[in-house]
Amino acid sequence: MSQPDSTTPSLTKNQLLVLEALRDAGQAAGAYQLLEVLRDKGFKAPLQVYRTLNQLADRGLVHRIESMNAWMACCDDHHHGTPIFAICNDCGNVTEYLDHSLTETITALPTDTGFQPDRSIIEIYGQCSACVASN
Amino acid sequence: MSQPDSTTPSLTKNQLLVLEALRDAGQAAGAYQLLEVLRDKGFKAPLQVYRTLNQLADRGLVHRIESMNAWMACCDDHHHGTPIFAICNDCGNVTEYLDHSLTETITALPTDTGFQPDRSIIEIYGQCSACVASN
DNA sequence: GTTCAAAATGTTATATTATTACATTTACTG
DNA sequence: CAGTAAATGTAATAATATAACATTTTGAAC
Repeated sequence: MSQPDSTTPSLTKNQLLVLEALRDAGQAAGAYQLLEVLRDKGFKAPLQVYRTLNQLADRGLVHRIESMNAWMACCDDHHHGTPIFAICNDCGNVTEYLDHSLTETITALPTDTGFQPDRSIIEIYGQCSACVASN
Repeated sequence: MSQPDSTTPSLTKNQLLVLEALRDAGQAAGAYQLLEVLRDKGFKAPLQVYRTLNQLADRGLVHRIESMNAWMACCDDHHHGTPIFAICNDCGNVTEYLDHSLTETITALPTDTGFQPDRSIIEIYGQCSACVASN
């Protein structure tokens, strides 16, 4: 119960709490939204959430969705490569994809200008299949 | 002088002012940063800037850089296709690129899952050539 | 050129998101 | 078990963005 689960060794108490809250949300969630949930667990201030989210993001366990000011649990603990997010205009649901070759194409793009890419952000807006179906 | 320039017909007074301020900035700029500049021209409230930026963005004359909460004048008035931004970690300079085929690859990506892409956001962080050169 | 509707504008207040600063505690390393 | 780095707690505040409502301007239809 208070045992760290096998997929996330050596996470701190706060890191486990935030990660669990985000996974429970099942979707992208804002920091203040997470704070509300985590008040039960003793969280009192935004910074506790922001700090922990950044720690988890550094480890690759959560991603920040820049265009939503929201955060999402990684689909696949600690993958490499740039995650690609598909975001539904209608229901707001976010789905994470991974595509190595695309990632490389993108990061290679400005290289001939002398720009040295490091990490990239790809967020695609549109309509998810469920919302297409229900028009 | 008060004549609208030939590349931007039918822009309103505020739209011209904001676009000019952003072009003068020569770089991505925040809304409050623009507000400071535009106080001389009679702007008094953030909403005046935000509204106008959104109008200009709808016309494709400016782009919002999501990961920076900043805005930039379009490199090439009113192009089509997804702009790609290269952002320097060191100096913060932003460069806009256009790449149609890449845009199509990206938007095609989640299609097989039933997701219908609409617009996408691509922002690449790294080191610009100038900053690479000066280490 | 008057009327109507849509778009743009002005202004105040407020909501939302994120960080600074500093004190304290916990966890890891030698 | 001492020393250091990382994590944590807490309060205050900064930075970004929008809601609500009144007014004015613009452009098309008559």
